[in-house]
Amino acid sequence: MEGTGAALSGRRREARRNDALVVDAAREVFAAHPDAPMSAVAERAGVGQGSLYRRYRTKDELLHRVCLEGMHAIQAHARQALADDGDPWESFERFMRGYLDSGAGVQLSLAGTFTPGPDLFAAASETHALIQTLIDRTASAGRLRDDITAADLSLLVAQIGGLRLNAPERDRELHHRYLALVLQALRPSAAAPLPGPPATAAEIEDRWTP
Amino acid sequence: MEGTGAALSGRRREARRNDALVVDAAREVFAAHPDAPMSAVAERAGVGQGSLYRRYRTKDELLHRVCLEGMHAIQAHARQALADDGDPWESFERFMRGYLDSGAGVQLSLAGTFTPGPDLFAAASETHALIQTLIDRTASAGRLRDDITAADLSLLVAQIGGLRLNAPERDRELHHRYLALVLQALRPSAAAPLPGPPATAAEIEDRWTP
DNA sequence: TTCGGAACGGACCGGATCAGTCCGGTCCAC
DNA sequence: GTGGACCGGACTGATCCGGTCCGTTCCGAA
Repeated sequence: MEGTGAALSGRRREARRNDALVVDAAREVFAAHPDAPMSAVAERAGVGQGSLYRRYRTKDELLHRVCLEGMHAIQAHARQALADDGDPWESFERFMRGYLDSGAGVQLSLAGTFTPGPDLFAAASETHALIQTLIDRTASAGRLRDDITAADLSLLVAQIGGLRLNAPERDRELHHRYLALVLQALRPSAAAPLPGPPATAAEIEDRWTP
Repeated sequence: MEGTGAALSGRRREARRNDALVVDAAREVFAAHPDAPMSAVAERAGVGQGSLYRRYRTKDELLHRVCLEGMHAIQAHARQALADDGDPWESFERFMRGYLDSGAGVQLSLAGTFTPGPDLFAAASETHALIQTLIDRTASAGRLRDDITAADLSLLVAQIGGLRLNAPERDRELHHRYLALVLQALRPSAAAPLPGPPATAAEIEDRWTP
C-alpha cells in the first residue's frame, strides 16, 4: 500500500502538504537571510521544528534541497531560451529575467554555508554549461558582446539579486531596474573592452566542491 | 606637556601607532567579513583585545569610526571630481573608481549591524548631496544618462564592491571589470528607459537612522 | 465508540561564539 | 631601582542555534 500514488488522506496528506510548505518557506527565508536559523524556517512554514527535522534530518540537507531546486529552475529557464527560435536577444533577455527571479543570488551566497555533495556540483556544472551555450548562441548571432562568460553572468545576476534594501516587492523592482541597466551594457553596440580577465567556470564551481 | 604635538616616545608612540593600525585593520577585516568578531580585528592589527577595547570602548564605536572615515574618503573623491574641470565624463569615471575602492560596499552592509548616531546620518546626507551634485553636473553636460540618482549609484557600487569570491586582489579585479560594464550603461548614448522608479535618498539614508 | 499509533509542535539541551573584563607581565620615565 | 602606564590574551557571562525529546492531537481500523 506504500508508494502506489493512491489518494492520500488524513495525516498522510498533511505530511505531504507540509513537505511542500517547508521547501517553499526555506527558499523564501534563506533568500532573505542566508544564515537564518532553522526555527525561522519552521515558523515561516507554520510547522514545528520537530516536523521540520523529521523530513530533513539536518540543516545541510534542507539547504542542499533548496539549492538543487533553484538550479533546476535556472536550467529550465535556459532550456526554454535555447528552444525559443525567435529573436535571440529577446530570448536571452527573458532568460536573464527568469534567472534573476529564480533567486539565483541566494544559491551563490548559500554556497559557503554547508558541505555541497557531488550531485550539487554536477548540477552546477550542467547549469553553467547551459548558460554558456546560450551565451555562445546569442553572441554568434551578433547580439551579445563576446567578452562575457557564463561565470560573469552568474556573478552579475547574483550580485543584483543579492540587493536587499526594503520590502521584498520594492527590492524586486530595483533588481529589475539594475538588470535592465546591465543588459544595455551587454549588447555588442556598447562594447568597449572590459578590464581584467573574465570570471571562469572554476572560480564559481569551486564553491560547490568540498 | 599634553597635546603639544611634541615628539612622542616610548609607550606613547606605540599607543599612537596602534591607534592607526587598529582602524586600518578594522576597515580591512570588516570589509571582508562584516560580522567579524573583535578578536579578528585585534589579531589583524597585531594587538591584544585589551588594547583594542581601551581605545574603542565598544564594537559599535569602532564600526562607527570605520564608517565615518569611509564616508569622508568618498566625500574627498567627490570633491576632487567636482573641482576637476577637465572632461566631465572622465572626472565622473575617476570618481566611481575611487568610490568603489573606498570600500563603499562595506558601509552599506555594515549599516544594519550597529546603532548609527546622528553624526553618521549627517555624514551620509552630505555624501549623498555631493554625489548628486556631481551627477547633475555630468548629466547636464550631456555625458550621463539623466534617469539615474545618487542613490542608484550608491546601490550599484555597493553591490559590485560587495562581491567576494576569491583572493582580495582577484576580487578587486572583478569589481573593476563589472564597474566598467556598468559605466558603459550609464552613458547617455546607451540610454533606453529603465523600469521602476529610481532609488531615493531616503531609502538609503534610513539605514543611518535609529 | 474505543483504541493504537503516526505525526505534530515546541520546550529543551549541549555546544559554540562573541562582546567585553581582568590580571599578570613588560617596558618606559624618572 | 622602582612606580605606574600600557600591553596581550585568558577568561566570563550571555546569547544563539542545531538538533532532540516528549506530551498532545488526530486519524483510521475494529
